[in-house]
Parts: sequence; C-alpha cells; structure tokens
Amino acid sequence: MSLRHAVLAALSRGEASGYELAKRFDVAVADFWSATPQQLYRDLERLERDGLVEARVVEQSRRPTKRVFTLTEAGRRALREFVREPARPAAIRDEFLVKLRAAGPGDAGALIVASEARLAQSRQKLARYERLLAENGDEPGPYLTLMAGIMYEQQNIRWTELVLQRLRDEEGAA
Amino acid sequence: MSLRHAVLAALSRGEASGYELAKRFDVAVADFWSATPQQLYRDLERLERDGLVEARVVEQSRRPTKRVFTLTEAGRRALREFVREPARPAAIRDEFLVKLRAAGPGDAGALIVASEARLAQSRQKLARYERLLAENGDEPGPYLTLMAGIMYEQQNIRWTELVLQRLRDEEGAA
DNA sequence: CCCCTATACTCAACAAGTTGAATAGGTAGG
DNA sequence: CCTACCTATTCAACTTGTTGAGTATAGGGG
Repeated sequence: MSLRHAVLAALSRGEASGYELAKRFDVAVADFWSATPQQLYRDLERLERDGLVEARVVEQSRRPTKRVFTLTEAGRRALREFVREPARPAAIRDEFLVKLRAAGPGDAGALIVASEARLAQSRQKLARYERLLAENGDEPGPYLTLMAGIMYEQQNIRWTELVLQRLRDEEGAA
Repeated sequence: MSLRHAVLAALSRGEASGYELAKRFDVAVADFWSATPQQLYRDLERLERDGLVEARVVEQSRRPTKRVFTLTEAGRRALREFVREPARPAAIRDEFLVKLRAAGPGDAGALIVASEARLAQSRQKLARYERLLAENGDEPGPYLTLMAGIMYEQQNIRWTELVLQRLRDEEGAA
C-alpha cells in the first residue's frame, strides 16, 4: 500500500508538519507501519504534487519555520476509497525468528541475550500502549489499534518467555 | 537483514532449488518473512556470486531441469555469524490497522467484510500451523517458530473478534 | 564564544521488494 | 490435438524503504 496511505490516515486526524509526522510514526503508528523522516518528507512531496495534501508555511518565533500539511478534498476522497478497498494481508519481518530457525547447538547463549532484550522491549511497548489507552481509549479508532498493540505485545511476551525457558534448558543440558 | 539470510537459514536444513524455496517461503516461513520467486532467484544468484551457496544442475526425467543449491562453508560461516548478531526489531506492516485508524462513520460495513475475511484467513493459518506442529514439533527450531505462528494467530483471532463486535455495535447504532 | 541539543528539512545513493511478462518442458483431461 | 495446469526459471521496469551526510535556526550551559 505504501506509506502514502498511512500518511493520509495520520493527517485525517489533523494537520501536521513532516517533523511532527516523523515523531508520530515513531511513537504511535510505528508498531504497525514504520517510516524514517526522509521517507515521510519524500512522500509528502509526492502527495502534494498529486494534490492530495496542501502545505502551508508557518513562521515560528522561537523555532525554524515549518511546513504544515492538511488533507485536500481529493486527499480525503482517496483515503475514503482506500479504506473501502480490501486490505492486503499483514506482512511480518522478524529477524529473530529467522535466527531461531537457523540456530545451531552453540548459539543458545547469544539467543538468550537477544530474547531478554526482546522481552524488555515488549514490556516497554506494552506499558506505553496501556498508558495511551488510558489517555484516549474512548475514541473507537485508537481504541482498537491500541488493543491490537496491547494484545500483540502480551502474546509476544508469553512466547518470548517460552523461548527463554527452552533455551535455558538447552544450555543447562549442554 | 534482507532475504539473503533467510535463504541461508532455509538452505541450512538441506538443499533446495529456487522453485522449492519459493514454495517453502510461501507455506512455512511466509509468516515471518515473505518473498516472491523472482526475489529468491535473484538473491540466490547473488549468494552464488558471493560464494555462500553452490548450484548443481539436476536433470529430471519427467520434469524440467532444475538447479539445486547447497550452502558452502563460507555460507555456513556467514549464517553462524548472522545468528549471533543482535536482531533488529520486528517490523509489521498491517494495512488493515491503517484502514481501521482512518475509518469514518460510513465505513463499518466494508470493515466488517474485511474483518470476516481476516478471521477466516487466521483460522486457516492456525490450523495449518497446528498440523505442522503435530508433524514435526519435536525439533526445537521448528517448534518455537511454529509456536510463534500459533500464538500470533490465536491472539489475532481474539482481536479480530473484538473488532467485529465493535463494528457491529456501531453499525447497529447507526 | 563555543559546544551541545532540539527543531525542521533536504539530497543523494543504494538496497530491498513488487509487478508484469515471457520462455520452456511435461502431464492430464476432454 | 488442444487446453489447461504444474514445474522451473529469467528479464525488465518500477516502487518502497534504508543509510549517511549535510544545511539552517534557535536555545541553554560552561
């Protein structure tokens, strides 16, 4: 689908500059669609060229000037159309799973370290989603997507604990 | 990490042709790393050029000739090195979540259809993973990755049911 | 005054992934 | 025999995503 639709979706909740979007993508949306700032700026330019968003220059007194983007009517239409089209299946790219599959006898130690890091990360994410849910879980869109994040991380934590247990058994046996 | 490491991982469990890999990626590994046949053939060529895999031409009586790939020593070394490096965080790209976020009042109907399709797909995948687990869950690598798939789909089913419930409430209220 | 950090953005090069089409041998069914 | 499908692969063009560097404004601390 490309990032462009995700950007339109983000802008549908209110105007934002490229920099602000980069932060939002880093914190709120990152877990089901991530992007670097460069990619965002590039796609915003394309969206502007295609007339789906409009830019407005905002001079700030204590900060550099920024360009704030808003959806145009065409942008809103394109977004609505996108929502009604069937979604393509979710794609997951999880390097850790590839490593687990490829692991040999001597790799348990390294994988335990990696698992512990993964566990810590998942717990952090879970805590953040729970905080965000408490803050604005009354809106239906954010509620469901935050629940997706929460349930995903809970499952991920349980799975990683299972992996750790197995790896420790394996290491103990060796 | 690129597909190349996933290919090395797949070949570490035994030789395979590009076509066979394409099928494996479609059925077994697809859920944490997917690829089209074209990409596989291209990366196999690169791996061969870099000396990480070797090709052997196999003539078949009732089928077209194929090229079967095996890991070289250098390939095995590269794979071992890769396993011990820290994994980068998993990336998820889920169009459906973007659509949910961007949905407006009139979109419930389309999203219900999409949710039902997602549910059916998840149930199918879950059944397949459970079958595969019964078949070869005794090996530690496949066991853990299959469990990842199973737990992921179970959670996904629960979440999608939650979404459906909400969407139906919304539609009923309107 | 210099350095560090944060905001705000841009350019260029490259790697990875997707899409569409084409070739070519073999098998099975009507 | 013609069609359709499966195996097995290749080529080309394109879109997406990543990496690294660089520019500029402004604030605060030493």
